[in-house]
Amino acid sequence: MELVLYNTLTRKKEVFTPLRPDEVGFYVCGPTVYDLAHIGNARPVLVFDVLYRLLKRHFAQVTYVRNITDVDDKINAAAAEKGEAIGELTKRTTQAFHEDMAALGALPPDIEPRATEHIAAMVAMIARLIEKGHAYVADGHVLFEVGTMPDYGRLSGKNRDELIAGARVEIAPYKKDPADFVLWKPSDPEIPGWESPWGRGRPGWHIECSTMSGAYLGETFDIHGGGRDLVFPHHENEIAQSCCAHDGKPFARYWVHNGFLNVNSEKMSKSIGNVLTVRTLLQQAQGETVRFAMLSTHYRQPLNWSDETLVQAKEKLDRLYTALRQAGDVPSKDAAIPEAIEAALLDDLHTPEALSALAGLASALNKAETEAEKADAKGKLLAAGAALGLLQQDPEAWFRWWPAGETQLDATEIERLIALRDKARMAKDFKEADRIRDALAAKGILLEDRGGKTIWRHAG
RNA sequence: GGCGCGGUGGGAGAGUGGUUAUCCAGCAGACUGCAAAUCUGUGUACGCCGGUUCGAGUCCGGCCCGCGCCUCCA
Repeated sequence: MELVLYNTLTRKKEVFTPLRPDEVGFYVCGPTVYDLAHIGNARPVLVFDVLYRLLKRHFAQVTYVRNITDVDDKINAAAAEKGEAIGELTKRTTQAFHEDMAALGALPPDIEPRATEHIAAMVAMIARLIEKGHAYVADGHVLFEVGTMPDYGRLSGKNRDELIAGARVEIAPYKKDPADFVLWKPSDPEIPGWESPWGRGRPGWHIECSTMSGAYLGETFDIHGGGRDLVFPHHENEIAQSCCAHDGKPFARYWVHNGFLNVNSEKMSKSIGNVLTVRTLLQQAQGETVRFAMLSTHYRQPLNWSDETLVQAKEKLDRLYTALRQAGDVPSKDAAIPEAIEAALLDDLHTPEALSALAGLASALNKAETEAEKADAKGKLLAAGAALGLLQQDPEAWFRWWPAGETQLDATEIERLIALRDKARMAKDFKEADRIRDALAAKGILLEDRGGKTIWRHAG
């Protein structure tokens, strides 16, 4: 089976072949650590987590690099606003990011470089660009001269004239050409800065990714991922910097971009006030539910997050875990990832189709009659879930999860009431039995009488 | 203005020429003391108008609507 990916560079699906056989280098633009991660930050992390897991299954050596941007004017602004030291803010935010992504079941990348640890390499790359005539110093800034790169605009499908015509932002007077972008800018004493041949300053936005991807994956590498909105200018400029610094050698070979996420059909933004942080969602639902919801739309499609999104994801996972729970005492037989699931994922990460196949596997498990059939079906469902980073927890734990802030009912108390109800049922006192069941239901505890045994779950 | 994306049944969301997507919700049945869960069956769809074709949600053209990007937002 071949992996097919939609390559933004060519605007079509292409069979993925790594530069070196069995070895894949994979770079994803990570977060700027100035605030808690919101669900828009979570989408690329989860999409590329699925890709990472898939690559690991098909290639012997995969190197996944995802950076942490810890120098940025938004960070400076947030620190000033909160009266917090910049180092504290980035440390705290990075840690929160790690916790949140772990809660969503995302594997950590192999390498997580920080921009501030690579300043020297950035300075070296900028110096090289100046030396090769692709950058110039003006008014304390170093700017990349877009006109020196004939191919500029290929990724985003833009040409310089259009860029200038559409420019919304005032053009800095020191630029030779309005499309030129900053590689290095001067820092006032109160904000972070590093010594450089052009004075104390800080890097522009794009140079860090060019530097860090090059440092860990080489000048030319396989896959570069990120959100759609990064295509221009960020990724376009990364290409310009890297190609020009590396004498025209190709940069990333496959560009993979995830679509945007809207909240109630609107763009998520602070001014609308509809920014949903991962942390908030984790109060309402398990990380796995958020993950499932996120994967239920194809990664290139826009994902509309509404009040229904989590509810529906929960219902679907309930069904899957119900099937596993009912086969709880059946040992699962080790199985390969079912063909339908893997084929869907290999086809440009078609997670909705994979999720649909998951539902089919759950039905098969529900319908299995013999122990052998059940063990087989259970093994397949678990293997399929693992491929997507789902279904790995104990079904009992899944059904006993409580949202934050809700008063938990003690498990032994629930068991005690169930025993009382059983006693009443035995005595055919159904009125009392139903009273107990209704009382529990009012507290969110749903009972199921299965095969002479009563089990419970929290409606969540 | 330029470039690009999308409009599928009550809801979510697949499907790129002919065959049930799937799941939730609804309805009916089986099971159950009654439920729940599960199983079985079932209704509702392809923005609009043309065209190509034996046949189009699926290809082509036009139109309407929504959305994204166009210098630092994933």
